Amino acid sequence: MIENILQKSATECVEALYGQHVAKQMIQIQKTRPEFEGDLTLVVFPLLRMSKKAPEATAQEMGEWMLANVEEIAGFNVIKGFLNFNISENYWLAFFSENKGKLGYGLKDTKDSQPIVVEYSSPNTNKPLHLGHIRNNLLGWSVAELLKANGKDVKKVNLVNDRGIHICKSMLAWQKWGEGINPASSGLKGDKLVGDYYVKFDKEYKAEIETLIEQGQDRKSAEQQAPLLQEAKTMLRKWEDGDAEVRKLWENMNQWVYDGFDVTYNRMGIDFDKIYHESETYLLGKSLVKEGLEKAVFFRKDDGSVWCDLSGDGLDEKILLRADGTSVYMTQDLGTAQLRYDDFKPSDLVYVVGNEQNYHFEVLELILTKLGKSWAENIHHLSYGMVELPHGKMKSREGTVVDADDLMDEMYQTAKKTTEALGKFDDFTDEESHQLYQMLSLGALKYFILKVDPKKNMTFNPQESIDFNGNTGPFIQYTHARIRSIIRKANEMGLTFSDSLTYPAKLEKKEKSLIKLLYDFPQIVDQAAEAYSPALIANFAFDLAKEYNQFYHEHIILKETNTASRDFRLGLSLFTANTIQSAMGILGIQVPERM
RNA sequence: GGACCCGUAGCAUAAUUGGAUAGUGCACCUGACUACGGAUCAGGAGGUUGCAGGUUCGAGUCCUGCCGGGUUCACCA
Repeated sequence: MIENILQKSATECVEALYGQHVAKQMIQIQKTRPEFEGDLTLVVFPLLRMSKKAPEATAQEMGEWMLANVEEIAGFNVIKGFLNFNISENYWLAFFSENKGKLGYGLKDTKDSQPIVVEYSSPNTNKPLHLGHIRNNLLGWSVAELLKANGKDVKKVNLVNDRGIHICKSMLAWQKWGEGINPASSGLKGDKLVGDYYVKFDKEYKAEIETLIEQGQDRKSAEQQAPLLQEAKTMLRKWEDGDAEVRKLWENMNQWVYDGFDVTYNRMGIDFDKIYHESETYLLGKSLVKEGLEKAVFFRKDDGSVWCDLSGDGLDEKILLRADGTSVYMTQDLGTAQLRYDDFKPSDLVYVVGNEQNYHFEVLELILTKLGKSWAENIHHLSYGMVELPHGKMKSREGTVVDADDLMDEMYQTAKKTTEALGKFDDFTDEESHQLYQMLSLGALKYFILKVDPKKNMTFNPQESIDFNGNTGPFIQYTHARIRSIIRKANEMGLTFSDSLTYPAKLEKKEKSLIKLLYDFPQIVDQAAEAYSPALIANFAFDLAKEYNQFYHEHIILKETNTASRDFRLGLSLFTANTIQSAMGILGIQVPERM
């Protein structure tokens, strides 16, 4: 890599000129900003201590030495403390001819190493998926692909939260008011149906509370003692005791939800290597709690509940078992973490979970450490920001929750309308059109969400998300389709450019900047994987598409009379299209041949 | 109240992790197809990076204090 070459030779240069050894961190090589001449820049400010000269003089001296001693350097200029190098065209062309034909350019092969486990999605089986889940699913899936692209062995894992008081609530409501309704009889998607009864429970529960308050109870005890909640709690205890009737109902209703989720997952293109269910793992959590009690890491209160005292770590006490002996969220998560470690012996455990659970994961790591699990330090909470709507947060009570299925439907309709309005492909069959609309609508949605830094909260503006112009998925898909169109025409003309080894005498500006962008791709993959950030890949894909479109408008390709230039540009076009395809692939976005 | 996170143009977002004159898109205005796809491209306008200090050759980025917003500290998950 040219950056390494420059860094190494800069070190040698400092030794030769100033007789001093420099630490690697002091040699800062970065891309030259476009408004200046050059390809790469050495920042000399940190080296002034050694040269004991002014910035300009130091840069000038070093530039001369490096020009004389480094073959790849074709020239340099100095602006203040910035030493800008021109890299020889031969270097860029050598890179180009070596890599243009590689189909998986920028993607590393999987090495034999410990796997990385990525947990994401992790839905509750009491309500359908919404916009927040969409960000989680897209992010988790893409991060997993990103790590794979960076040569890691990755296991995608889903932990389905299929038991607990919240599940009992929808079960209870269905039992009371459902009158035997099911997805087949109602025509409702299973997850939607169950979600409706969860809402029903909440409504009836609230009504009970109000009644109790009118009868003179205070709010807090009313909330505790409302008969519906008591019934739900009873049901949860029965469930934990293995009551046959409750279990049967539970299995049925969960199956409805799974069938519904599968439809949504399939459409989104989301998949998993392994699915855990908390109903199968929560007991392991309980045994860990027992272990912690024996080790005196935890303690029991008079009412029988079990706690971990974290006040020594600046946190509060954390409950691990309720007084009635049932487990809580943390109990289960301790168990599933242990199980996952035992299953895979992973080098890293990545949890894709929203930032409202930062505290939870801090506590989880801490408790596991206290239990003597040294692998707890390999837990990474990929804490992503919330998705907000232009008017504020999503609130189910106010009906502002954006349903995942509905959103995809809307995007699909927009893709259809937009394509039909342009009227380009009346020759497509219905199936081809459907495929295209699906590709474009999902491309728009995925790109819109993934282009934002995962850590940051984002605003989801339905209007903008379905826009197909500017910094959007369809813009990049369009660029890809446009290139493929050119390649098709070249093939029809019988041009055999892909083997061509002749190059134009001098690179045009846009040709060179395209090559340099392509050159960056492997490093971007590296950085993005390091940061768990598909956003960096998305930004790269956009930059590349934009750069190509500029190149395309400035230079003719197929009708170029200089055949060396023509073939070179065709090769560059194909290389670009393949790289766009790879980058978008990491985001889970397919790119069409025509659109 | 304690802990943590976030404030960049009307809106949405970048910034090579401390580097040069803070980029890009949407919206707004002006232009470009009898050359390969106009879902494109070129140009214009829009900024005291919440405020005030500090650290240094250099701060959107690090430190301190304010202002504004959010999350969390549940026998919810």
